[in-house]
Amino acid sequence: MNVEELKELFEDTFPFWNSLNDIDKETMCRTAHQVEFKKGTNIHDGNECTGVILVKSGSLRLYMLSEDGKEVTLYRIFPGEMCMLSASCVLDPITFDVFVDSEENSDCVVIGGCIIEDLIRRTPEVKIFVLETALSRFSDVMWVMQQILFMSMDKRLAIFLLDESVNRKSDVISLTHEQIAKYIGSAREVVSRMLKYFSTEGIVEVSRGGIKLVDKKRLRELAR
Amino acid sequence: MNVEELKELFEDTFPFWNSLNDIDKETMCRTAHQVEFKKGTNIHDGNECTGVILVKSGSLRLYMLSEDGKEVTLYRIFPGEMCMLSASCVLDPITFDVFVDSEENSDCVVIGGCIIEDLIRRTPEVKIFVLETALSRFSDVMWVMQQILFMSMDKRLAIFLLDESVNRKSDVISLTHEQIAKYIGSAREVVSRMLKYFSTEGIVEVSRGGIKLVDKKRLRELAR
DNA sequence: TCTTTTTCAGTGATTAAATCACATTTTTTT
DNA sequence: AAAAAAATGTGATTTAATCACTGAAAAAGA
Repeated sequence: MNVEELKELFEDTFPFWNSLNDIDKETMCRTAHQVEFKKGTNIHDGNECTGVILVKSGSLRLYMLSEDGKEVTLYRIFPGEMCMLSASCVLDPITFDVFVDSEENSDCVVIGGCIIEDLIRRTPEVKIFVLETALSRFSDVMWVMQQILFMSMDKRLAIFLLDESVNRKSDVISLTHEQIAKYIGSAREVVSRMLKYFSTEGIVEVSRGGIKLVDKKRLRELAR
Repeated sequence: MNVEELKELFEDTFPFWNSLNDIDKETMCRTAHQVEFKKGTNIHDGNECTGVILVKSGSLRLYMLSEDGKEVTLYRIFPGEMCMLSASCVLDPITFDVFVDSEENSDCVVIGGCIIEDLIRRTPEVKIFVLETALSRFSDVMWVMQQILFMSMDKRLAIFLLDESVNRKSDVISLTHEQIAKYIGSAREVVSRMLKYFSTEGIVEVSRGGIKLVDKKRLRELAR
């Protein structure tokens, strides 16, 4: 991908693009680098300052990790969106660490922390954009919290399956119970048992590595 | 409190104050109004646009509320700090609702949503300040989530008691079990039983409406 | 002052979910 | 085909939340 293509991409993605001077535009294009993250790899672990990650294709999963290895997914990042928390080192108000994995083979553009830091300091429009983008994820996290704190397992699983079916535009969810557990912040056994219950009720059909949604109406009732 | 005093307060509180023109300064002082919120009253419930609340004395508690009345405290706001989420209606990236109660008789200054909205639109410095203030609470919420998701009850309670003791500069915590449960996102019975266990271990002394921290060393070990 | 009411705390029983400790079954790799 | 790895099944246990009460203490009213 050449500089022209990058420029076009940034133009489409960053509302502040036109408030940058030519030198900054040039710097961004020159220093931004493209990476293809392989499925399942970790691309940010809270230690290093990875910078802003723009997703072109694939998807990223942002999650919390406990000392004993428990994961809770906070939100996911889809094409056209970007990950700001991987640049939390340049965001003073953010004092927590998150982890980011690539869910699939994902084409991304990474803009290093230093460039962003410099731009933030000098250009209010950039600062506003970065803050707004980060803040909008606060809302996603609150939704996750609402689910974990206030909803029963069957409801959470039903919501997840329906969401996932919309996302994938398919009634077949190709995920393992383990993966689902990580998404909804539960344990594998709990998901397995609940899926088994769903299947005895004829709501889904379970097979190794996949769940087929059979009775979406019932599922929607559970999700209400 | 007259306009001069308000001006001084704002000067101390808002880093953007000097980037406002005289008309805006005047408008803020004129439209901001002072309120004393009585202990225990609800001052924001997610429906109306209360606006930005600046705490002069006392403290506010910001929490989530489930349909069936369960509360989980997200964070608290102390003198000199301010509540931005009560102005979420003017913050596009915030799409969730929170509730705010006054924990004590609290002297506050309320700046209505409309004024803030207007200032945000016209003055980048204000927008940056509002976004940064809101975002910094994201970090607080993540800490709460970490506790609820990854820590056992004894650890959470120990952390809370120690924090509270630092906050109040006292080894006696004058709170009911019910209140503590709301702070740490648990149930009264659970707190009662855990406190009873702590007291059999000689870590605390419980009496109606109060807990005395006896063995803070043990408590710190539990909190680790 | 003496009720009456309200608030706060104690406690057993039950349920939900997480955790532990394995057993099976597929799939993949060698 | 055998071995290894990944995915799932399942009973037992533990933790925490919830339910359904009881009793004690404090506050309010008569």
